[in-house]
Amino acid sequence: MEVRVRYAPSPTGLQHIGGVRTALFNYFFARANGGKFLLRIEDTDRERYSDESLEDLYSTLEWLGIKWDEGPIVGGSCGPYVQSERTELYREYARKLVETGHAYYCYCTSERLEQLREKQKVEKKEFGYDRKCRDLSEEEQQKLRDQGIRPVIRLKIPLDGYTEYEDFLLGKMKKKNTDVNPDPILLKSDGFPTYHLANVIDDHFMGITHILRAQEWIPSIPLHVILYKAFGWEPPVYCHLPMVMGSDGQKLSKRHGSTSVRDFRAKGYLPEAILNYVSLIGWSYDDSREFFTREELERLFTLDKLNKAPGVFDYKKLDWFNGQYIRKKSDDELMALLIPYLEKAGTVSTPMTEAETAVLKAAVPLAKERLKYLSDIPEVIGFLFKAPENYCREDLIPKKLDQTKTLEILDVLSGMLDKFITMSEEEIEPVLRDKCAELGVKLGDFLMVLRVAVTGTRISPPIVGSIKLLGAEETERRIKNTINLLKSGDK
RNA sequence: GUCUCCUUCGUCUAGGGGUUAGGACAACGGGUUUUCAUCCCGUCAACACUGGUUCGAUUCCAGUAGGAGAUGCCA
Repeated sequence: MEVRVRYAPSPTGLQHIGGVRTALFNYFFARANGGKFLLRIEDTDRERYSDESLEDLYSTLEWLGIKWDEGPIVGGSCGPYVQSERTELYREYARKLVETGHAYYCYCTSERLEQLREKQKVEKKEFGYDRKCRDLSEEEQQKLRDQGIRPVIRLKIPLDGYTEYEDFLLGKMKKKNTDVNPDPILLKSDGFPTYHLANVIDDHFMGITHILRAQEWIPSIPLHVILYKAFGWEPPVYCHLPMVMGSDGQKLSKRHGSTSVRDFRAKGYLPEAILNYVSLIGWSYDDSREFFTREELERLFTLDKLNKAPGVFDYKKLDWFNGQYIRKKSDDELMALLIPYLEKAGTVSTPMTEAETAVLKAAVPLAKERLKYLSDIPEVIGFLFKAPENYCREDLIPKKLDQTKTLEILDVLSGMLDKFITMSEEEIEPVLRDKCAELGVKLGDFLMVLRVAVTGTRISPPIVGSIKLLGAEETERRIKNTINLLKSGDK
């Protein structure tokens, strides 16, 4: 039997780490088994729906390189793949359930339900609907309809007995029907289905064979199984994925930091890093390997390496992966990725001039090892495009030296700038060491004076290489400027 | 309140009746270096607890504790 799985998000917010992890695992599982991966839009909550969320979903999946075999945009034989376009189907099947005695109309208002919950909370009684409308006669119903009340349709959960079900990860489970959510709503009064109804109907008609979703859905498995039975359908294989938590052990959310992929993307995380790291939450390959490309995961992913315990999302490890992937990029690839960040920061003009392009191209190898995020780039190489505005005396004058000595060093440097350009780094080093010996200063101090004069800070890419990019003329200007500022006593 | 799931270093995890309980991130220390970063080396660090089964349990079983999730006309 062909494996058919789906990712069925609700476009009510930005795609976040947890959702993407579910999408990824479904996608990998389909690929690894030569099956189909479907995308379905569960937009039955009209209150919370937003176009922005839907666009974010598409762009996130595209960015990660996840293509769906059937779904919106690409189509397929089980369409439409957007639930709001399938409402007639849900209504029809909800009615069928009423006709067969598996469901009933409920006329309780939201207000009554709210009061009921409130009361149950105070009295510390069991929560849930009290099944008031479960056995309403036709006359009673007609009366309520005459009052203009638009009913919902609720599923009849058996009042006794057990429901047995199985989860690939968790094994066989059995639940008393009295412990199942009493008579959940299937069709809302606005005519839209709830998750439970739409999900079961769509999974059935779309031929879904395996349901991989987060463990927060465990409590509704019996409910779904009861629904499948009511329809006379065979439920798919369930596999509930461990949840993704924040550092405090609670469900990952905004208060733990960025969780939307869009935020990570804006900050300069690479899709490879996100995909690789996220795949390792709740899944592992063996006892040592943890680098995987998307293509590799499409081959290697298996359900039996899933972990049952929830996993904490570790931002630091993600950062580490991102650094690793940045360093794996070719210079040209990295440069293309960096340009938008430089343009946005105003470090270069938009579009870049030829001169800027040339400088950047040469600067990428210098910056590569210093980037944690792509967005770090303006800070790392900004000085190549713009002279520093001021100098901090403390940074400029080495600890054991004074202003006079610093000025002397600057003077010596400005007299030998051509060597920085013409000689290779290997050639110039002994020359610099000789000069330091002459001056009686350490090479580190000597170059630190130069570094601060040229870049404005004590932290920068290798200074010799930087000067080669800057050119002797510009370097000279910056040194002269530093000398003047130092002499005038300004900071 | 009720129901359900989970439990190996701080974090992600490997392992599994007999192991020096392995790896990675982090942290800390050291080395390379021209600052930072990279890179390299090292150190610290875990089987929640209590019973049972067994010659032997971190591994199997039960209970306890702790954590999490669900309990919506949200998904």
